[in-house]
Amino acid sequence: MTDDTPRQRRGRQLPTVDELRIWREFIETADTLRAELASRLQSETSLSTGDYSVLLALSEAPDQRMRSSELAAGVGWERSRLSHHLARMEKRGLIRREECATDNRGAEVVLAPAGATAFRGATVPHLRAIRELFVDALTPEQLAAAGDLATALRARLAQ
Amino acid sequence: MTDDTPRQRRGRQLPTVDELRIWREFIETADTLRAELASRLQSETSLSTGDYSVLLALSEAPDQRMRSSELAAGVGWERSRLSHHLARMEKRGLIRREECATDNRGAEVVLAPAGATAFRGATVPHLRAIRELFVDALTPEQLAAAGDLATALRARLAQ
DNA sequence: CCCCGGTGATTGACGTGTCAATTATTGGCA
DNA sequence: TGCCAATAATTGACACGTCAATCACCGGGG
Repeated sequence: MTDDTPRQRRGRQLPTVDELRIWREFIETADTLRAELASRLQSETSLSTGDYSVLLALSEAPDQRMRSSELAAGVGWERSRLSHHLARMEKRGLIRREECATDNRGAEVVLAPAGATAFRGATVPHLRAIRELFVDALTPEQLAAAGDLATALRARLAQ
Repeated sequence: MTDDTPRQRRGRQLPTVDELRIWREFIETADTLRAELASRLQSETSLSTGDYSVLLALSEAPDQRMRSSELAAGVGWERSRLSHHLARMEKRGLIRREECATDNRGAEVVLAPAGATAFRGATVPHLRAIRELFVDALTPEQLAAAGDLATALRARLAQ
């Protein structure tokens, strides 16, 4: 890493050239990685990573069913996004939506048989790809550093 | 980090629970970070990060103009994606498209005055946000580790 | 009891991304 | 010269994401 020039550092308001280079490499790499994972999942199983997240959450839920809001919280999405996604998944027969008995405003999302089957078939290939492209690409120290980075960045984002 | 159980490690085909947790934290954090940066840029300057990338590349090009293919390579996008994006940017008056004199198939993308103005106004807030949410959230060691991670992951992706 | 603010969820509009197909043109080669 | 595979770029269809608006229903204070 080269030294910062006085101009670059003045007031510490803007990143230096080196900092900016690391930022770009970091975010572009993370993006490429996600795109590659998504593309493999899609071509091997006809599921998107969004589908996978939803099916994972439903699979782990008691009775394979969840209130829409819980599901949104579980996968960390806005409700509107989930609603659109569920509409597409329902059209493909992966999930069903039912009225909620205890709250007439609410909806329950139920894992459909086709969804369960698709999820079972997707798990191993997907986890294998994560190992290949992420875990095995890093030394144990780098893997630990990745967790460390995530924690530090998340702390700042949460402020 | 807890020890791996024999089951989790057998054959080293699938990630362990700990590896998977780090993966999720890493990719979700990177995603949240990008979303936050995009959201700030959008609300402060009415530019998307895609707009910003295109305007940055054009600003640095001689005569503020580039062949469509060069531009695609410069920002690392597929040509189709660029084509769609340029159509939207042209509609907003940020860029213009002209025929290429030396190759009738080709198109030249030209930075329009409105695009130059928008880009000038966006640079400082955007770089400030990158410093705040990324650079300043990390120790120097963590920042170096981020660059290191990107290099290792990119090497695997390039295979 | 009724009103009304808050909540669960959906919808519509629009920007963004990918894939496959298409159009127009180029350049090399028989 | 004339053919044709490769190339530049666009297009259409569709999945995905966000924002703001909307609808229906809940529940508590007058």
